Amino acid sequence: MTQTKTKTTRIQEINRGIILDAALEVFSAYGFRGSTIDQIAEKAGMSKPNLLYYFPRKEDIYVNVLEKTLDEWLTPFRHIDPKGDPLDELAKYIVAKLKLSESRPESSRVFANEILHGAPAIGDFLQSHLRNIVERKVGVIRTWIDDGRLAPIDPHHLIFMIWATTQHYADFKVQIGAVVPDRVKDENFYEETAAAIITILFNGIRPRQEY
Amino acid sequence: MTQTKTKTTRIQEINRGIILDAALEVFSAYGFRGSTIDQIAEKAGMSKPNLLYYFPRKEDIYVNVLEKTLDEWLTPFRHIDPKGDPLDELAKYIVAKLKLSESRPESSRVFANEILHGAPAIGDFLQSHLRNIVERKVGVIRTWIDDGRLAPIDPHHLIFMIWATTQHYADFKVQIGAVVPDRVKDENFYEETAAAIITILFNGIRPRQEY
DNA sequence: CTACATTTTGACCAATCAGTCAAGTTTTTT
DNA sequence: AAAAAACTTGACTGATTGGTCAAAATGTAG
Repeated sequence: MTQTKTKTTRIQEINRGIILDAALEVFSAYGFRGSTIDQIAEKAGMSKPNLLYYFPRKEDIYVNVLEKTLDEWLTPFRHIDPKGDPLDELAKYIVAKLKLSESRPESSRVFANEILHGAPAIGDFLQSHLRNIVERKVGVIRTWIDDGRLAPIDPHHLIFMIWATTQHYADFKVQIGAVVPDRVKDENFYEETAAAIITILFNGIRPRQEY
Repeated sequence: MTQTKTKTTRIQEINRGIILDAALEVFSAYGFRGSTIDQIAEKAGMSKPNLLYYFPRKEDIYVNVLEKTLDEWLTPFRHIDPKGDPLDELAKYIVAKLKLSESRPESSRVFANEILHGAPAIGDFLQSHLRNIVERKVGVIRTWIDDGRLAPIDPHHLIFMIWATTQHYADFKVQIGAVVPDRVKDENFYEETAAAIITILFNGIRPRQEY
């Protein structure tokens, strides 16, 4: 099967990849306005006009980075299985997101920065696709509650709480590092974090009288 | 008692205030690099050289905005009372922070943006003052746990969870607005949010068999 | 090997923007 | 009311930066 019209050459594929990797790092550190094409080009090991040959405008690079990021970031959410055990599924989701926060915090930061500044590039995506998938998962959670397999809580706020908490460990890494420097150095920090969050979220902080 | 050497005139006081208010809006919308002195000057209703008469460098404006913001944002945290009822105190804290998220989201966003980009301007503050006050509150929570008035959870992660969640409603407002547009329009949205979060945090999401 | 397409780059341009300066206006002090 | 201090601004400057362009280098197909 010959490629009908997609004339993406081998070199193009490689270089686009290199550029997007470099751009992710730069954008996550300095934001859109704070990053320069020169910085990205240098990190990608090519000249600025060459980079612009692949992505004609700065915004094109940014949008491409965001798209990759969004997909990566949403994957664990999509994987929440309606047929699984509620607490298991949510625990798995939390662990997966925290693992992402550890391995690819830049990705999360680019996304956070975009939202923080009003989502100028992905507002439409949020209102259509994201809203859609959230509603589906809210439905799943509602079913779980109706079946008595989850306490009767507000599904939207539960999702927001999990998002907020897991993102926090990627986006506010510097703050956490400043507040508990010893603990973050521990190589099990993220596992301990997952365990602590899951415990709080599942059981609450109200003391249990029984025992 | 005469002012010994602080020659802050009436006009200075007024104009500094106007500038910082304008700067908060601009910085929160576009970030440090994304904001221009012209923008701030225009919003403040004065010429750029005039603004620079009060704050000689762009960074001076930014640092001043951050300082005000930090203080405002930390006040409810300081008010957590060791002598109060644990659940009451934490509920009050959550409500206060959510109220701030509603009334002054710009403030939260400037802070979030600063952390996101590595806290170049307030790294020292985090490592000294913030770390300190957190350790004090961690001590309070530990005492509550030891006295059996709180479930045995990890105090640091509890604090992070509350921070993350409450900040989320200010910083990710756009995302929340996109996902649940109808609910945010409700004038009681923040009260409902506070109630939902407190319920989840206090009781957890594990279904209660008893009854 | 030849012709054609793709990739790469040095030199350049126009716009933006932080910050200066000198000259004016207003307010405060005496 | 006069002098001094504080405040305000139009016009400018130098540095940065997104993006262009034409020409050179490299890769590829026949």
